[in-house]
Amino acid sequence: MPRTNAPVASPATVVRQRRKQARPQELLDAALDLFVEKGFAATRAEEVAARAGVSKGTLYLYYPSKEELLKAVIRANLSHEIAEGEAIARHFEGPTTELLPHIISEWWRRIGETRASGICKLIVSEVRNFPDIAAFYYDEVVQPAERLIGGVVQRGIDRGEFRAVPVRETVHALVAPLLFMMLHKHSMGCCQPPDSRLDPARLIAVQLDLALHGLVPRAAASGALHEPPHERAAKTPPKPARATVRQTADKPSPKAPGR
Amino acid sequence: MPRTNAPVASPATVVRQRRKQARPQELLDAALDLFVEKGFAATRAEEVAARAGVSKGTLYLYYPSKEELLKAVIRANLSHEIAEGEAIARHFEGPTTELLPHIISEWWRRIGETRASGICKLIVSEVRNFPDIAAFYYDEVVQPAERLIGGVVQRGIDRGEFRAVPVRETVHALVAPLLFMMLHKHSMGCCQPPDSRLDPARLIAVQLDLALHGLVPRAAASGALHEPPHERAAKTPPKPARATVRQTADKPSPKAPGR
DNA sequence: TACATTGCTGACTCATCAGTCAGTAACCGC
DNA sequence: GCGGTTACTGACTGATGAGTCAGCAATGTA
Repeated sequence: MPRTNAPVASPATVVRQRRKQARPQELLDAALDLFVEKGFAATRAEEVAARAGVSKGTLYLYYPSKEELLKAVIRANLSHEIAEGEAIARHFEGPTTELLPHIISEWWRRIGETRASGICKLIVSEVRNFPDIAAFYYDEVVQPAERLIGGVVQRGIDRGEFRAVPVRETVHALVAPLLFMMLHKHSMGCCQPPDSRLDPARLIAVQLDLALHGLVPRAAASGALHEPPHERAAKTPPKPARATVRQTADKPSPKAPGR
Repeated sequence: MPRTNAPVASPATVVRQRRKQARPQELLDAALDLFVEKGFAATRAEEVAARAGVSKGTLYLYYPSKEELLKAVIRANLSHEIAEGEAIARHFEGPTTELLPHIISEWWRRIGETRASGICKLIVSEVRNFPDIAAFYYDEVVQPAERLIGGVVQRGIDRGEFRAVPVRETVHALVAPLLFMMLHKHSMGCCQPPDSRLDPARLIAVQLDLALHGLVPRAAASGALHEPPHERAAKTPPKPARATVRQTADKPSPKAPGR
């Protein structure tokens, strides 16, 4: 780490930096990581500060309390992604059987794979303790997301590409595996040996394949599914990826991860 | 607060009961509720004791530490349900398109609707802090459950009732909406007005409909789906639809055993 | 009734941690 | 350089909560 200028020769001299602009974001990032990892209550304010490279006092210069820090963390991660998703959906020209996989894989790429995915666990764990978080999260994230995916499903139905399924429930059936992956990634996933972990890409591919086969009207037959690039992975028989069906299911148990 | 040492007619005299047998379970129940509601770290040992109707000291007579209490809570809820599911699956004679909905709705009825569903949130929130919990939860719950559902999917494939989908990923796509509902019920669900809440029965019905349509080979056409009672619900138009899971699901909730 | 056993209590100890604030060092303008 | 301003520090305080234990009361036994 870059030392600024060591005026005195004290070996324990700490490098002090003054970077008012960057602090808030650094603190938010540190807080997000720790809150997701350990939970809000189990994370000490001093830890957050330390991870952000400052002292506890500094944290309190930027956020009046630990609870406000939590709210700021969540607010800061209320991604604008959804708005972008809306835009993508609005301007998309092709068939809905392509739009849906496109939206979903973008979601995974922009949220599922980033540190923002942790917010999901944070919300699940903490909403009940902070009811006002629930309100704005619902308004700012849940509803817009439902509207986005719901709009796509509706588009498919309107254009005769999908069966007339009930939209709201279908949205949840579509989205649940993604949320599940996001949660898994930050909970059980961390405790498993890498080789027995889920492969998100594969899971998403298979799930999309399944969902599209379930959505497209039987009458339309296989012609309707033009095999978009996104789902090629899991298209037909299971051979593509390393694991074949059988062994994936009943591996002889890699057995306990640690300790 | 009630004073004990007043052998006289103190009106606030507490009825002291000595019920060694019942204590452990009472404490586990109280702990489960509170840990699920507030999180492990945010729950005070004294609260658990109070909800179980005893003093803090008593709690520590039965469990050596708060952490051991947590482990006991989880261990006690490692349902034997999965073993029963295995039995059901083994003895089932009909088509897999009926077996799958049957297993899934039983799961919801026996776990999703009971207080055991909270374990799911507890695990998600706490595994990373207690790695040894991860190990036994994975061995005792995750793997058996995967094997159970995976077996059903494989059965469908073997009998030619399902397409040759990759089993492990399909299992996750099938199970994710259930887990999602279980989590939702104990997090965001608690913060929403009752009328905007998800209806688990409907969600499950729609999801099953979708999944079955996705699993059954196109060639087999609609003939293969003999419209089992289970999915009649969401068949076509979004109409009211109420699933078989119906009555089981939206009971007005007996509500917590009171504080 | 007297005594023994045992289930239970809650005031206490001690460690931990959120939040404070007097002080210090970095930077700026002169 | 020099004084003023600002970003930051970390020892301190007070509150909270995990875990203990001496004592008490319910029940059993004679």
